[in-house]
Amino acid sequence: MKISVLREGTHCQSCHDCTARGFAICAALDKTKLRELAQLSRHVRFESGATVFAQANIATSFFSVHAGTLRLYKLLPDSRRQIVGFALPGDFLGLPGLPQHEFSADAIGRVTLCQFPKESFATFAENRPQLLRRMIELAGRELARAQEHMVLLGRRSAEEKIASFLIGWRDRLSGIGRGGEIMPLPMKRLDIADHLGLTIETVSRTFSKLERDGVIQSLASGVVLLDTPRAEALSAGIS
Amino acid sequence: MKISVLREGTHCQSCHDCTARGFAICAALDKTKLRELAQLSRHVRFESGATVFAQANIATSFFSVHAGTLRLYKLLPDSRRQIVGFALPGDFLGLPGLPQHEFSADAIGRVTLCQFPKESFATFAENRPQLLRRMIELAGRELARAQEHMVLLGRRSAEEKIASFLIGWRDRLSGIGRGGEIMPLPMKRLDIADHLGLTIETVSRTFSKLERDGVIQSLASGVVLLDTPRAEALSAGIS
DNA sequence: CGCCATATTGACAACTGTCAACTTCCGTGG
DNA sequence: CCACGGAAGTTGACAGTTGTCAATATGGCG
Repeated sequence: MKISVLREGTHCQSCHDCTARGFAICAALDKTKLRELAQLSRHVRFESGATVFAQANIATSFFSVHAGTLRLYKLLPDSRRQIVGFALPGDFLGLPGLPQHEFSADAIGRVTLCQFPKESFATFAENRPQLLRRMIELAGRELARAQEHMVLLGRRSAEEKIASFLIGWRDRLSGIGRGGEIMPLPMKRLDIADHLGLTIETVSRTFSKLERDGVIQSLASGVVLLDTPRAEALSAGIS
Repeated sequence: MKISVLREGTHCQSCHDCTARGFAICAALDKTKLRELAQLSRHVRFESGATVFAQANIATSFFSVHAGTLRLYKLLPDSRRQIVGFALPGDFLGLPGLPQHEFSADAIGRVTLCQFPKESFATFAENRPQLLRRMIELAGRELARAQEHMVLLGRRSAEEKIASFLIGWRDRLSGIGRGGEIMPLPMKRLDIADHLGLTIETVSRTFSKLERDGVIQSLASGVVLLDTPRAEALSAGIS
């Protein structure tokens, strides 16, 4: 577990042309409030592998992902790991009401975040129903994703898990305007395994099987869905 | 899947001595607002096995559990089932922002709920930061539970799953003032299996093993934890 | 070119699932 | 009051998916 490498940044100057603006917490705000919120935040950057925060640490900041991918995970005492999700641009990290972080987060590749001191953010949000409603919306979406993932973890075969993961990843990428023929997978096999409740070997074997069956094509730069209907059927649990 | 049996109720008259008051959404409200909210709600009752709402149905109401237990679950097309959680008194069902129910809910034993029409509740909450913050708090707690459950589903053995479930259930019961030597388990073995990603046979065998090992005692009325430290160790993933 | 992390593949083991029989528990009704 | 019947739970034998261990291949980067 690498120590976090944090580059101090400046206050956000240019929220109005932020690439994550449309999906992020700040989508709820008008120009004036956006500028006020920007006063509270600063941009921080983490290099690949750096830990942004660790489970059970006191949470002193909230974050909004600006660019890059993070893995969010929980560890058991014997070092078994469950990745509870991957965070992408627009995702909000941290929940008011809970004093500690519920999971650890580290950067997969270079990541930039908007950092909000917890106290000042809470004060700012306290009497802004628009922002509070936006937080409820994001939390609700996150909860729905978590519940869908429970179905995957509890009730699906390895092949369905991989197909489901790929379809879900495709949908998330296209949701933030990053859709495309070839789909980058910034995380490693071990991350995928720890996300899907599998081992790295089973992940590898299953990718190989899907490729043999002509469902996907594995490239260094990512994965191509060759037989999307088949992948979607597996993902939905049909067959 | 039984058709829901709904008994029409009256507007809540007596929120001030509601047994779920302390844990529910309404804990955030003062006397005046509580009375206003009560005007929007009514009590409804469901008999054992009744479906309160079904996944993908348009959500027209929110609910706050007043008494009883519900199972919240998602189904795959081939009828595999994942129970994403059990709802107890104080739990809030439904999320503003999502048009449809994300899961189905049915009563385990008799259940009573406070029902809020979605529209009027949303309007009521819209400009009440106290209530909005309370919703964020409850959603956050739910999300934390979901993430903890992902660890269970993805990374734990059958024995750890059962121990973890029992410890978690004990804690939830004591959190609503229902702690006690013998711990009622209103749900059936099949429900537990579908919650933990196991089969009914594995659940049964694991209960038997825990009983043989002197960790628990199974009674018709519930379960007694005989060796709590051992159960907690299994639950934490130690050993 | 060579090293190290990552990924793939194979052989085998183990945990959990499947199928089936049997038991227990209750509520119903003769 | 006891007998019956169905639902729920338990247990056993066996199978299969996935995990474990180990060897090999690949790929990025100095």
